[in-house]
Amino acid sequence: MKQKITLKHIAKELNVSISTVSKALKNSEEISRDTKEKIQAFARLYNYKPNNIAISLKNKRTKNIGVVIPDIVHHFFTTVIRGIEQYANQKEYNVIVCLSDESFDKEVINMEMLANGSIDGFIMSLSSGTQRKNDYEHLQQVVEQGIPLVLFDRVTDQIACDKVVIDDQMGAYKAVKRLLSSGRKRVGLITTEDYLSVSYKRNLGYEKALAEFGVEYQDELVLKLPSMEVDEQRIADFLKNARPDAVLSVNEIFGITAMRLIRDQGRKVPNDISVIGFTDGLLSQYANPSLSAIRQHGEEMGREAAKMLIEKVEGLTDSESFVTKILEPTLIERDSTIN
Amino acid sequence: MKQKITLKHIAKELNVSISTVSKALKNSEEISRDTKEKIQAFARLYNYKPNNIAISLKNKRTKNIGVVIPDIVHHFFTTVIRGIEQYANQKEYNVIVCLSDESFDKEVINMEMLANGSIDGFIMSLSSGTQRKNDYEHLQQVVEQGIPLVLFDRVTDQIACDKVVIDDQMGAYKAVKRLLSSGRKRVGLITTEDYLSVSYKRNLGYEKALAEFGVEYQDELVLKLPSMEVDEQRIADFLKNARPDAVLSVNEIFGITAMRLIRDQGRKVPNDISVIGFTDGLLSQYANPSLSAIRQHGEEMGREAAKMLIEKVEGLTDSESFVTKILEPTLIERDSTIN
DNA sequence: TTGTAGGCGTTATCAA
DNA sequence: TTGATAACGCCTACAA
Repeated sequence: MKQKITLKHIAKELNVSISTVSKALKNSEEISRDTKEKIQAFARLYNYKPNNIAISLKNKRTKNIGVVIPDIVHHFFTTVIRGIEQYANQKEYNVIVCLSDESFDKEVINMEMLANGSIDGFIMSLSSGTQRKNDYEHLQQVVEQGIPLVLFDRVTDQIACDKVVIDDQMGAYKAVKRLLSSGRKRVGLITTEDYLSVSYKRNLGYEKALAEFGVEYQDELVLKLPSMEVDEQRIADFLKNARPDAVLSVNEIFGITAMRLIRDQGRKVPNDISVIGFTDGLLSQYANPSLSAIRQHGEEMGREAAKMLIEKVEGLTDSESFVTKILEPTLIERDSTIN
Repeated sequence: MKQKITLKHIAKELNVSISTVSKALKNSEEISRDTKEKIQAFARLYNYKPNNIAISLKNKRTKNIGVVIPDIVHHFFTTVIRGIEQYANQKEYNVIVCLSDESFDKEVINMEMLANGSIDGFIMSLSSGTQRKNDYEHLQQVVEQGIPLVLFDRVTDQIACDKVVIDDQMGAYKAVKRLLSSGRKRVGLITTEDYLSVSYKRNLGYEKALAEFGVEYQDELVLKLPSMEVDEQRIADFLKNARPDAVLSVNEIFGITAMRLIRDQGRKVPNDISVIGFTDGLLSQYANPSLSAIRQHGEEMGREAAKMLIEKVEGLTDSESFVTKILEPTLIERDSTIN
């Protein structure tokens, strides 16, 4: 077993001092050509690579980014991670992924672990537990310690930090406007309760579009589920009782489920009911009929978050001033809507 | 901004030595009750937490696991990560995720970065680039350096290390047997070329089941695509020309796509053609009709891999002997197959 | 041109 | 009971 070699080994082997080796490997002018060549050759031969941990300790910089997300088995978060990785890798950062599992406690524990030197900064999206509890003390701590933080998608304005979001209100607005423009009269909304920041904003967009078209808001056309769990019974009842002729769903699973239940109830998508869903993941693309969707641009969001974070980490950006980058959602028209 | 506090700060503040502080915080018997209480109170007040990096350097143990996978926007890998996280978190390990993007070069670069002290061990699934190139030098290096390695799903027998796989051959066998038992005569296979270890084994299972039922293997009933990209045209041609009455697909996207094309060609699933797909992700569940699938037990695979790795890392397991854990795939019956 | 020494934050050994 | 010292691996200011 070839043990990893250190400066010390090389120094002893070649009868020079550690600092000479260090300098030689950095091609320092101070060291004679002969010595450098000898040392570099030896290092190459034994495949010397500096120890990241030692360098981190010395530099107080780990080149690691901590990413804390609620769930990884979720297309949107997964695309965000991909975006983060893209940018981070190119800047030679590694990504440590932690899952909060939608739980406040896990979010806190994970962040505390990482905050003790393991990472240079955080990129995160709040767990539903945290948003429900409305307690951001752990984020505040991190910020006060001077650890850069970028929040994405599920954010809070109670913390001053950089943020990247899509304009959720605009997304919902676009969708509902599109539905009303195509002649739909009873546009339903399947969403979650308001504590989730994104749901709240999407609900606003829904209302705004209705208002703009002079359509009165009707409670019975809005189904607010307590969580992101699919509750088929409630969705089925909603469809039957409220009799919408169009539905906007706050995520694609609700949308797909609604489409199936609509068919079960003997109505047709898109002829009888149009459906649009947030998120635009694989399900929307491959559904039958394919689901028109609000695309959230996860990869771009991830790249943007990583960029903002790394700029803060490397001090390229004023550490006291924060920006919120708002990406514009796109409406992707597929087969679940009529013109 | 509250800077992170160190032993040194505490020592200076309380006029004791660093080592006294260190011991006091570990509740050492050596230190007097008074001193301990004073120091502990102070530490609590200033929320002292030891620096992970310093501890890593000292202990030569990072409590980080490196996970290298081909792609993260992929339900199966994502469930594996979740399984890894579950086990790792509970053992207080963090997970560093790197994406090889199906590229040999990226895989090598990522591993080299992490191997320089950032992690205690690797869990990985080979990129298609690596399997195509059939070059495992980088894995060999890691192993020779004494870094524990666990391979999952896409593995190679050219490297001696722990492995976790599902029995891919068995999975395909089960599926094809099921199709033949229900009276199907022309069972097609949509797969990728053999360089992908899992495809190869699934192809074997397909052949085995045919043989067992005395059905002759026919080239025209097997479509081997060059990569995991969906090539609709080739799939459509295949369906039209080979006229299978059942299809097994090596992943769910091929399966879903086939179902749609079948319908476009005026045939019905499952009445005219049964379809079974590997992977069992969201698409299979929510497809219409829902897709019968071979479940790969990603989460369990992840937990198992993490367990094996951490046991090696912590020396609970002989570092010279390796096991391959084979999980049994499950056939999930849904609406795309008849009885 | 090369080497010494100190420090990053922690722990462990040994001395006081 | 407390403290000094060395060590983990690396870097760098300064001395030789």
